[in-house]
Amino acid sequence: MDNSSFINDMLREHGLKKTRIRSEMLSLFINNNFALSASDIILRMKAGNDRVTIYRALASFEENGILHKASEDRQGIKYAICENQYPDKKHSVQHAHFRCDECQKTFCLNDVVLPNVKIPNKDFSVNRVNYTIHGTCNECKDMPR
Amino acid sequence: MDNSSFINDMLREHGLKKTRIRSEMLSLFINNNFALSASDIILRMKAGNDRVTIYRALASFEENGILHKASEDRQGIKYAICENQYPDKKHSVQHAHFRCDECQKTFCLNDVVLPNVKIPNKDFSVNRVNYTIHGTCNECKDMPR
DNA sequence: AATATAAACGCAACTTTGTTGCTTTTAGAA
DNA sequence: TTCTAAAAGCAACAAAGTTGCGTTTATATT
Repeated sequence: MDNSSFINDMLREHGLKKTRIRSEMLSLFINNNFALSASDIILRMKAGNDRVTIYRALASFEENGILHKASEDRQGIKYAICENQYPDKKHSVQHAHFRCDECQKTFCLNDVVLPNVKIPNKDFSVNRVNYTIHGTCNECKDMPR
Repeated sequence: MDNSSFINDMLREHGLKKTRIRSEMLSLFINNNFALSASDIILRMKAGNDRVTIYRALASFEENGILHKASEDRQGIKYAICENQYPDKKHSVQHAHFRCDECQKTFCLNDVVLPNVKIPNKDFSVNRVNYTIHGTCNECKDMPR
């Protein structure tokens, strides 16, 4: 589907320039319900785009609150679009993520409220919480291994 | 302090050979209350040890249940010693971790019970949970930035 | 429409983390 | 003492990400 006007707004809103690469990147995030790494993006875009450009765009999108880090491991950092980008959805600042161990996809569980956990607060001051649930997603569950 | 007999037992128990490198590695884990990556280990051991040897030892220790992955990100995989190594402590299979954003150290919160969260189980089947609390550790809190 | 400029792009080079294949050394059992 | 699997060492490679620097371009302003 065509989200071009939506994407244009999103870029303009943050004072970012509308370029082919950045528009294509954002439409990837909009059209997928799972998080994407730089390599995921390169894989899905037509070839010939410099990796550096993708990395810098991701950094810029994160700084501007368009994307957030959904998962981070040795395979790379996966980003997802922030829910507050959609005018009709509230932003879940701290939400859980689900990571499928089969396909390595990471999904945002925007509706899952993060439980508050007591930790020895004389030793640590808490900043944020990363709650990632690992398992198998529905698609892989039905797949012959 | 000297843990050599403890370390010897630990290695023998798993049918692993007692070598200089592996003993030194284990004593690092015992004498630090935070998780260590391959690079952390190399930094703390006297130079001249092959990185590959460290990586393979870490893998072997994890397979044998001596170490577990405490955190994993772009900076590397950090391992911590499993609590059930100590005869007088029970093993907390699923425990939370604390990661200091200043010094990048990861601590095992063995006493923090993992909160159980409801997720749409028609979409996902849960396997395990990663609960990592980010913030500032006590040491860095008192440090002038 | 022309122009100025900051943002974005592209290229080369580099770093860090980790892996694989293969050979040599060695701990510890027989 | 001998034997052997485990551990160590070396070379080469790969993936993810970063930095510096010069070029191009979107867009605001004239």
